[in-house]
Amino acid sequence: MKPIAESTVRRLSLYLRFLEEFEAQGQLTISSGELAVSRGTTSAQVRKDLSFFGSFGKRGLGYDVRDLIGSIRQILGLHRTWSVVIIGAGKIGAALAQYRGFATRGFHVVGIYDKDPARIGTKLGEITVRSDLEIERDIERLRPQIAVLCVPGEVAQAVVDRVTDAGITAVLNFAPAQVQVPNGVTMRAVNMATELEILAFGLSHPEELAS
Amino acid sequence: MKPIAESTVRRLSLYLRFLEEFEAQGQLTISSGELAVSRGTTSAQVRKDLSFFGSFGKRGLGYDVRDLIGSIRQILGLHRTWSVVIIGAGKIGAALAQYRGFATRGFHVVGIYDKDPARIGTKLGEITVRSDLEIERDIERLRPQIAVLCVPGEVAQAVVDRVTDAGITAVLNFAPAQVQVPNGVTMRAVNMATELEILAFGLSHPEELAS
DNA sequence: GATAACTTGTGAACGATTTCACAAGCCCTC
DNA sequence: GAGGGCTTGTGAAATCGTTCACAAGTTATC
Repeated sequence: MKPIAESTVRRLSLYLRFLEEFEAQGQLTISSGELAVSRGTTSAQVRKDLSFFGSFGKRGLGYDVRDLIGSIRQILGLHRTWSVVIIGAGKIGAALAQYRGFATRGFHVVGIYDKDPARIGTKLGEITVRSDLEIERDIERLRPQIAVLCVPGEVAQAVVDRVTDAGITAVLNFAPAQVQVPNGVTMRAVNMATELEILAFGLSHPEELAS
Repeated sequence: MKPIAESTVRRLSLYLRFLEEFEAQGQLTISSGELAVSRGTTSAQVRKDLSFFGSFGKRGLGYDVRDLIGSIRQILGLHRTWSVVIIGAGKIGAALAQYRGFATRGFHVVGIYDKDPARIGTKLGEITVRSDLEIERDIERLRPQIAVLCVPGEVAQAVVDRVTDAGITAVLNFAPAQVQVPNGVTMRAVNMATELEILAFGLSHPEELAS
């Protein structure tokens, strides 16, 4: 299979969300055009995105909503559950630990860790904050695939080194720092300040930011 | 000026972060190559990104760190302050209201609003949660440029309509819903679940996600 | 002041992604 | 079962973003 662009994967995730809404409304079938307008793209884009993985529609008819939901979940790897550990139980870590959007998509938070004794032992929803000293033991025991980093920027690199050494192969980084990961580990970074700065650029340069 | 790609703006924001670190360490001058390695891109990319906005370096020497910081801040529109309102004082809204990364870059949170009477009146750092009924009046009075949406997906569209009607021209959407904005309003969305799903895709299809 | 060692700025080449455009397939009606 | 109206799947074309490669500018050294 040829490499798939990240932009394609991101759109598939959005299509899935819309399909679920359409399903909830009882719609049985949908065309690429309908899926496209709900998301500001074109019908050709929708069809091309799907075509990398097979053909899921019926010419003349469109796509069966339930089938396509199943197919996209399969493509994205959501037909199974993934285990997630959250490192850092500050404001953002705590918010993510209780975020329902994860559980409903098969991402199970199996542990949340902090260094601060005042936080250790507190309950966040279903789960109790544990000492950061237990990170390695728990990763080896529970074998989570994904670590979500919600620690201060200064310690981000050290924490990434620890979790990747312990066997984590995917990292979602909310810490405001650029970190390096070893080969074989995927990392994605979400930086709130950068998002605001892109907005500020758009406000400062009307008409000049490519949409 | 020709349209600037979002990827360019995003990199400028990252360059700025590194430059500030270099400045803190007392480094006076930097080459495009040094800036590139710290961020996993190439020196040509750095120079091209900057070239859209002018020439900031000296051939043979590189860039003056302080000057370049100033220039990038100017380009991004960070030479002034921006006023931000946060709508929704749940976990994520509360976390963002207290996030220091905003204030240090000139983004001032001038209001946070919620519908839930239990939250109205509580203090989050410096700022007190106000009733969502005051959103319109405050926007007209304080003239914030940016709204950050941290409300449940079901009400996201309604809230966006309210703030854009009141005069907001840029929206950062953390709500897990696709929303439409009128012409002339910029919107960016950050979706935690989508980020995890991209990671899951990578874990499910080793070697197939274009890096 | 000539030479060497660097580094920028940028047109041109390249590669990747999106859009176009149309043949092929499906359903419905007559 | 033939024809009309849709809609998919997909090569080809167009657009967009990144990388290459080199002329031109700067400093240091002799």
